[in-house]
Amino acid sequence: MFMQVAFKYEWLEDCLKEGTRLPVEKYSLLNAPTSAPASSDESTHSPVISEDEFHHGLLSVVKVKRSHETDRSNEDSDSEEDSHKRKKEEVWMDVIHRSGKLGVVGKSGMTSQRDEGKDMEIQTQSPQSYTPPNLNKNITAIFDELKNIFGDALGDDRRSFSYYKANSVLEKLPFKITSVEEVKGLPAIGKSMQDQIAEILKTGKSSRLEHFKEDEKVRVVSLFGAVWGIGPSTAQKLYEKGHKTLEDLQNEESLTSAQKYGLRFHTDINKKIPRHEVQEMELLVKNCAESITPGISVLCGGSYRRGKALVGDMDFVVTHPDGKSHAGFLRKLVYKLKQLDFLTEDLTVGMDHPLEERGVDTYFGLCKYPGREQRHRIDLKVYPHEKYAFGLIAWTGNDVLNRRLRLLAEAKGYRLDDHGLFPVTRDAQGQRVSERSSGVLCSTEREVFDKLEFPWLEPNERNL
DNA sequence: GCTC
DNA sequence: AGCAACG
DNA sequence: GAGCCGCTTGCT
Repeated sequence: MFMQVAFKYEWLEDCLKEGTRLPVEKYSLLNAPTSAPASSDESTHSPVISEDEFHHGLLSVVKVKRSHETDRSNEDSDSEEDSHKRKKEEVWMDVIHRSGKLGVVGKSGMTSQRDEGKDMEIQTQSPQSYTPPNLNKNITAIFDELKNIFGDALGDDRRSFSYYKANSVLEKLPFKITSVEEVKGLPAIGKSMQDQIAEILKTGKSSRLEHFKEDEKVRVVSLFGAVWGIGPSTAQKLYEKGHKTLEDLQNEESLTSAQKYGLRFHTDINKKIPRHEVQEMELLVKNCAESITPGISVLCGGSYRRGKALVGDMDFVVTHPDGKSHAGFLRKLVYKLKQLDFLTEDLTVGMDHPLEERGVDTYFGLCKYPGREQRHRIDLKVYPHEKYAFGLIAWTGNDVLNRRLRLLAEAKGYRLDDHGLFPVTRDAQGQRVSERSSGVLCSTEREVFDKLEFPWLEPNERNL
């Protein structure tokens, strides 16, 4: 039993090494929960989506709980190092424990009936049951701004990701940091982060961030870069053209149509969507899909599937078990969802892959909750059935897990992406080559995890 | 930025 | 080819 | 000091 605990701990720490954290938070919420959503016309029943994975949820929770208790009952050695290590261990076990609790949440969407009982705390879907308190907002808020500056304005993705990873560790700590000593040795917290944390603890702010904030260029470019479709390069060009505000950009002809939509609905898009509303829109999409092609499978992935109380956008992953009816389906679905006045604007579209190509049709756009004008980001992806498991993993995320799985795959001689796991060989030049035709067959997510020998994670445990 |  | 996006 | 996901995908 102890072995299991140790293993789980080491593995988690290993994970955190690579990176961590949940999607960026933008703090404005303006939800006026209103009328019930319209379900699509004829069919009011919810199509049954087979999701074997969900059955294992509760089991996992219990297992984690037991491990946690075992861990704590096991402390009787008392060297300083041991106690130090044990303290950290408890920290991470607590993290796991909480993920476990979140575990039930993910399934609540599937069994939306019960609103009371022992799972009440979870069933109510109060933000707190999904989102750990984050006792170190004083630090993570600053790091988050730096993350955005490095990402949106400076185009330094690597450095941006480092702040992202540091935050993911810090926001999960079960205590409020009072001294740098407490973060030394934590994954993703190196010398520079320690120094900055020390400064924040001492002065309440970061001189680096303050410096950035005084710089008009950084401020403006960062603002532009936050618009959907505008990256660091374009943002900088727009600044050099003399633009200073988002209003200035409205008469900028050079913007692509997607960027124009991103601009027009910028504030809309940045608002988080309450989980229960996503659930309602999921039903709408499912019903619509079923009315077009019975037997079609529609699942809302992303942070929704990972159990978050508030989500930034919606990611729908679609397939058909018969292996052929998915072809051409996306166009029909989009058409009908527009008729229903649900889908509103297109951002990028890649559809109509011919059946024999076994390609993935994608749609990125905007939609609105029935009866409201407020826009949301929505993605639709249609997979041929044999690629579905890979698509589901990729579009459930989170991004850190995806990268980690891909790195692991590479280490084991494979190449992983959202439509397969492919053995890698080397050509004469030693270049990596993989035959897309000879991918490893996996029909469930679990088979992919197993193939990579990566410990199984419930969707709600994937918020690394 | 962090890690090996 | 460069840019931007997705998890 | 090198590597950091994807022989991503779509758009211009």
